[in-house]
This record gives sequence, structure tokens and C-alpha cells, in this order.
Amino acid sequence: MTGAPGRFSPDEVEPRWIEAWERSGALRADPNSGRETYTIAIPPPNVTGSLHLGHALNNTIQDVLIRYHRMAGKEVMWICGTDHAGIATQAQVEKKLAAEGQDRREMGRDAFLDEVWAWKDLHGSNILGQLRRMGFTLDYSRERFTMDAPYAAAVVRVFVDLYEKGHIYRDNYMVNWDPGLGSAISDLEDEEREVTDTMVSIAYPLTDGSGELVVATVRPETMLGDTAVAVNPNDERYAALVGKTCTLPLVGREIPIIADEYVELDFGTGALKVTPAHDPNDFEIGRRHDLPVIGVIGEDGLMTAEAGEAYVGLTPDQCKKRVLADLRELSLVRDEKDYLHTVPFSQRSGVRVEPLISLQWFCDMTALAAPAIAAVENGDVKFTPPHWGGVYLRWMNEIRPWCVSRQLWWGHQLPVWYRGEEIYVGSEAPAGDGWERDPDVLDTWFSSALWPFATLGWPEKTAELKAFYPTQTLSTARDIIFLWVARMVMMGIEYMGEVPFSDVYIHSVIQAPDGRRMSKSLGTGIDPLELIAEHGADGLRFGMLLMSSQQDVRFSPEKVKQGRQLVTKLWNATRLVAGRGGKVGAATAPTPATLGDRWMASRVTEAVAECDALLARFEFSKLADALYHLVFDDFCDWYLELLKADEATPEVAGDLLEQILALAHPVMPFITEECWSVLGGEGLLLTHPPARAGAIDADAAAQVVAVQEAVVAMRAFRTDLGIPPRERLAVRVVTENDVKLPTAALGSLAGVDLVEAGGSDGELRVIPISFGRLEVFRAAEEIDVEAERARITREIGRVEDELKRSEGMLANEKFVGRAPAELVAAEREKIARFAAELAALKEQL
RNA sequence: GGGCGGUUAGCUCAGUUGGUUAGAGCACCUGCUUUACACGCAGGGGGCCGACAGUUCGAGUCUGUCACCGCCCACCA
Repeated sequence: MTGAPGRFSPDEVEPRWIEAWERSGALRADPNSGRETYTIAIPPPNVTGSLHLGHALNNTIQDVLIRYHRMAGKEVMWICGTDHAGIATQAQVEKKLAAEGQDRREMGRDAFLDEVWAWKDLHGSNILGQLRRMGFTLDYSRERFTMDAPYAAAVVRVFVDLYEKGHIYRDNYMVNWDPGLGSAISDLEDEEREVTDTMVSIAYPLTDGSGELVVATVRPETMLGDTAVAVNPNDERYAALVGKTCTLPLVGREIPIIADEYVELDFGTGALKVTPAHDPNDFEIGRRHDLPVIGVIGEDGLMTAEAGEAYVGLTPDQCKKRVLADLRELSLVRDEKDYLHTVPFSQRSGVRVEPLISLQWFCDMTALAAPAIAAVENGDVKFTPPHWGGVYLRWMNEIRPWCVSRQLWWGHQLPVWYRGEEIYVGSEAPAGDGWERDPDVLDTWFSSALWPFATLGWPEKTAELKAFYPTQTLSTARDIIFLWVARMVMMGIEYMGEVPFSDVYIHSVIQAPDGRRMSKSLGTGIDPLELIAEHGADGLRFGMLLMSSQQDVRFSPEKVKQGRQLVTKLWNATRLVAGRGGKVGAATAPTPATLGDRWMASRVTEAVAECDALLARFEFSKLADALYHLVFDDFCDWYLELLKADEATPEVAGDLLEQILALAHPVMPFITEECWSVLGGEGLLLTHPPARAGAIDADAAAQVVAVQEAVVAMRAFRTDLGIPPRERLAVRVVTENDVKLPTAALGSLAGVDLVEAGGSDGELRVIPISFGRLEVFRAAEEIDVEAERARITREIGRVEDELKRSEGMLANEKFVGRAPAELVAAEREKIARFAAELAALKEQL
């Protein structure tokens, strides 16, 4: 045994079992076993990342499912691996280089990529080590990485294929440009922040000298790229101006005044300056009216030569000030006021997103989306909780082209070559001289989208692919439903002809205890490794499950502590059972003979059914709660007390504990494995058959419930009257309605001596119970009259309240007339019982 | 602006198809060195279930309105 008496040291015990599980070979999936398979593909963590609470929760959920199905005899495969995480990883390495005074542009692409690979080799095993420490039984022997050669080949193949099918194309389009990163980012990678800008009204003189048109803008610097002014076609104020031109101040360009429905009549001045190069809406207006596109902000985030000599090279902010000063000098500023609005910032670099027109590669998603929409509508893919299916469908039904190119170096370089105006897309460089490969790489999510089948060897027809695709369950947080889940469904259907998973479980997001998001940068992060050090991996796993929910929850360390306490409890229960000769691994289940054994066996049966049902519905917090109460309340508080009183047998106790350990193993693999071995278990609980469900023994259950009620009533009686727990009391049991009260059990659990009628000395006190009464005989001098009066008075008050409530209900004619008859009858019965109790109580006063 | 989720004990959360007496853990109070466990055992206090209105014999549960919190989508310059 390990640790001080009553304690259990996870730090000493847990690492041993991790080794044993891996050594056993049970984590390696066998595609040829012929057994029914159960597969989960892990959401691949960032290769250089480290474990956070999101991983702890999500992977605990997956490990519970994996272990549960493994014990159930399935061939399980938990696909293991990591993601190259283009932007995040590149940023980490660039930061490190910057600290050393280096810059990737100076060192060149090849040297930089060498650095990233070196970084990956150094930090790449970190997170997998941490996942191991949590006890997660991934198939580590088949670890995959999204940049491994075979995986990369699959990525290229898909890109080329989508290009050949006409879904992938190159286009000038407005993208979210991240000037900090120097790359386009997808519209899923920005976030809104509130900003107070100045809304400026600027007068644009009409070219014919007949007046001016005042436009309102928060970005005066972009006026340098204006190619029109738009008004609403129904705006009577400006109707006469449509078709005329005005002269763009500072630039002198003559630009048309056009009518477009997009312009709001009642916002600003009702006249909108149109800058197709720098605003998504203006870009659309420009396309509709065939306006020229003049880019005045470059990909470096600075003003271009197109902005004019006076402004080139300035930042947009500097330019804004200069433009405003120049306009004021010309007396063209008509109004300035503060304006609070939200604008997009890059989640990646934190810099304000600059909408720019840029030549990028896109993937049209409409064709791919159609079957993926159907798959959710017809239930091939089922979301839990279900409303996320609706969220998925709303997004899919309005899906937009996906900008798949990123101006990064770390990632899958586009399989695209250029020679002059020629474009070649293929897995190898085309023949001939002068071809240059596109330097851009693919959005990381492009490769992630292939995860469920590329990890299994696709496009080769591997045994693994045949055995383990499609997978069964995908567990993830909601923030990547669009980025990842939807795209996996689309790609899975396109390339495998089948959805990649049948269930998507969306778990809650764990917030910081104060309700803010958990993040390192906010300082609200909590390190799972510290929690493991303090409470063990089992405690953390249990705590995370208890916190898991359908809604977001705040992290509460008490839940982890609760898990730790359950670990300790199991450990101590095991010591007791082992100390009395209980063992596991009986060839045939011992027959429960005593009442205690029969009852507990029945309870275990119920618990097994309950846990099966909860797992099938992904109700993990209820699963953890059910295990907790099974162990604490039923097994320890009642059953082991019955065992001590010889109302249960060690043989059965060992067997029932075995079932409980098997039931709890998916949740708390370490402690259950340890207890199992202490109790003489052969082999590993890891591959043990699941907890056995026997029969429900209603008779035993009824008797134990009766004992429990009587024991609790006795204990309360003692407490109220200040009778020490050790003082034996003489009690006579009187039951009604043929209820059999197992008196031996009652005597030992309540610490009383049972006596027969009339034979006892002392004063009689009556404790009412639902099926009769307990009569307590005590010597007059031992009775604390004050305490007794207080107790009885309190009881009378309680019963009177009940009586009043019941009578009130029955006095209501409508209730009696319309409520179901059995409810009314039940209420009448209650009245009779309360009245009898009340009378008995009053007699004692 | 649209959509989704939430608001239950001091704290973190459960509450099945509406049934009248709303649960758990932690925290709190009172006992207890009961021979597995003080990371324990026993007993106990604590809630007008966000507000208002409605449906119903009966509402934490159903309907509507409102308030506040969170998230997603769209992004009126």
C-alpha cells in the first residue's frame, strides 16, 4: 500500500499506471481484429502548445468514452497527433528570433523553416507528455502531425483536386488584412473591439461649381482613394445631383455621384464616399457600378504612392491627421464629432484589421456545403446539445468563399507555380524553365479539415482507414464549429463519401472563477499541471467532468477537490474491504446472501444502467455525480457499515467493489487501477469487462430504505436530545402494513438494543416513522425535559404546516374536481397520516 | 441590427413529460480521536427559483413583455 494511512499519493502512484497501460499494448488499435470499432480523432493540439484546462476537459471527455468502449470489448482507436498551427507557431518562433535580434526576412525562408522545425522538435513532445500525465489512452504509436510527409501529400492532393473540380480559384478580393502579421486572415480570425473614432463631415465641391456635397466618414485618410460618392436613389435631397460629378479635394480627381440602395437615408449626411479598395461595402458598390479601384494603403499598412506625394509612407493614423489639417486649411471640414463603434481587430496580432484588395486563393464552398447540410438535417451527424446543429446550419446555408492562402512561411506551401501569366496547379513543379512557386501557404484549417481520414493514411487504402473511418464521436468546444467541424464534414463527404463522425459533442467553455475568459494574457489562466500536482490527475479529471455542462461554467477548484476526496474515499474503502479479506476477480459472482449484499448488488445494477444511459447522452457531470454518490452514500455510508456489522459479507463486498471500480474506471482510471491491484486483480482494469449488471432486488431495496429511515430518525432523536452516540438505547419497533424491518441491521447501525413489547423499564418515547414507530425506553432521570419539549414543539410545528397545506388543497373544490384522482387520494392519505402523527406528538407534551 | 444561451441557497451548478414539501458539492453551525477514511462520520441552518403579466385546479418548469449577463452572426460610412 502507498502513502500514509488514509491517504493516497497520486504523484507516486499515477505515473506507474501510465507506463503499465502503454506497455500492455492495449492502446494500439488493431485494424484487423474484426471487432466492432469505436474511434475518436483528437482535436489536434498545437504542436508547441501546452496543456490548458480546455484540453483537460475535452480530452477527459474523450478518454471516458474511449475507456468505456474499450472495456465494452470494442476495438478502440483514439487518433493521436498534433497540428502545425501555422500562424501561432510561426509567431512563437519569430518572437524568439526577435529576442535574439534576428528577423525571418533577413535569414530567408529555408533557414527560417529550419528554425521552426528545430523549435517543433524541442517543444513538440511537450503537450503529448502532458496528455499522457492526464492518463489519456491515445494510440500514441500512431502519432500524426499535420506537416508529416504523408499528411502533406494528402493536403496537396486535395488542393489540386478541388482546383481541378473548379472549386479553387484565384481572385482579387477584399480580404481582412492583418498589417501586424503581413497576411490575409479569414473572417473567422478577427474580433470586434469598441473604438471611439471621430466622424468627420467633409465637403466635396461639385465639379460644375454649383455647390458641394457633404459626406461623413470616420476614415478621412481613405478619401484619397475615393472613386465615387453614393446617395440613396430615393433621397430627394440629392436626386438632382445623381449623374453629376464632384471634385475630390486634395486629389483633384473628378468622381461621379451615383445612386445605390446600400446608402442609408438617415445616417450621416446621406452621402457616402466610396473607396472600393478599402471598405468591404464600398468594394461591392464599386463592383456594381464598375468603379475604378485605387489602393492608397499597402500591404505593409502604410500609405502608398497612389495616396499622393504628400502622404506616401505615412501610417493611416498620421495620414488622417495630415488630411484633416489640409482639409481645414481649405475650409472643407463641416462637422466633427465623436463616434463610438466596433471595428475588427486581428485575433492573431491584435492589430486593427485593414480591409484591402488583394490577390488570393479562394475555395468556393457552395458545392461542398450542400451534402454537409443534408448530413446534419437528416441526422447522419448529430449535435449534442442539439441547438448547435442549428448554428451550424445557419452558417452553412450562407457559406461564403473561403480565403485559403496565407502569407506565411510555416505551413503547406501552395502547390501552385507561375510563369508570366501562366498558372500551374499540381503536386510537382511543371516541366520547363522559369516556373516560380507561389510563396504562400494554406490556412492551417485546410489541413485540419482532412484530419479524420488523412491521419488514417488516406489517400492510400490502408487497413486503418477501412477499419476506423468513419469515426464515432467528435468532442470539441463551440468556437471551432465553423473553422473545423463544418469543414471536416464537407471534406469527409467529398473524399470519403461518408461523414467523418456521427456525433458531435459540444462541451462547455470553462471560464475564469470571476466569469472572464480564461486566458494567459488576461492572467486568468489556471495551470492544469498545478492542479494535478495538488490533487492528482484523477481528481482533475473528475472535477472537470463535474464542471462540464451544456452552458459555460466558471471554474471552481472545489470540484477538483471533490474528485480528490472521492479518490481518497475509494482508497480507504478498498483498504477496509481488503482488510476483511475481500477480493476481486472471482470466477463466478458470489451469491448475495445477506440483506446488505442483496441491496448493494441491486444498487450497483441500477448505477450501471444509469451510467450507461448518461454516457449515451453525453451527460458527463451527472455521470461524475452519480459515481460520487454511489461510492460515498450507498457503498461507504451504508453498505460498508453493514459489512462492519456483519450484515454483509467480504466475498460479496469484494465483488461489488470490483464492479464499482470498473464502473468508475473511465472517469478515474488511476485510483481504480490501483485499488483493483490491491484487491488482487489480475491484469489491468483498463481491459477489464465492464461493470456487471445483475438483477434489481426490490424487496431488499425496500427493506434497506426502511432501515435507513429508522436509523436517520434515531440519529436525529439522539442529536436533538443530546444523547451521546455511544450510549445504547433500548428500542422497540412497531410496524404497520406488514412492513418487515430487519432489526439486526437497525440495531447495529443506530446503536440501539432492540427489545420486545412491554418488558422494558423506563419512560416511553415515540419516534414516528412512515411505516410505524420506534419506541424508546429511557430512565426518567436521564431525560432532558427542556430539550425534549423543544424537539416535540418543533415537530408539531412541522406537521401542522404540512397538515394545513394538505387541507388547503383539499378545500379547493377545483383541485378536487379537476386534478387526477390518485393525486387527490394521495393528499387524503397524507392528511390521515399527519393527523395521527400530530396526535401522537401532542400526547408526549 | 439579427440569432442563440443564461439569470435557482453565500459560491459553483442540477432540476426529467407543470403536481403543490426545489436538490448536490463547497462554505456555514452543532456534535463525534465510532477499530477504512478528520481529504472523515452524524445532525442542522440557509432559497417570494431575475421582474411583470398570462394559461392552469396547480408554474422553477408552459406563453408573452421587460431587465441584466454571455456568446455567435451581420458589420450604417
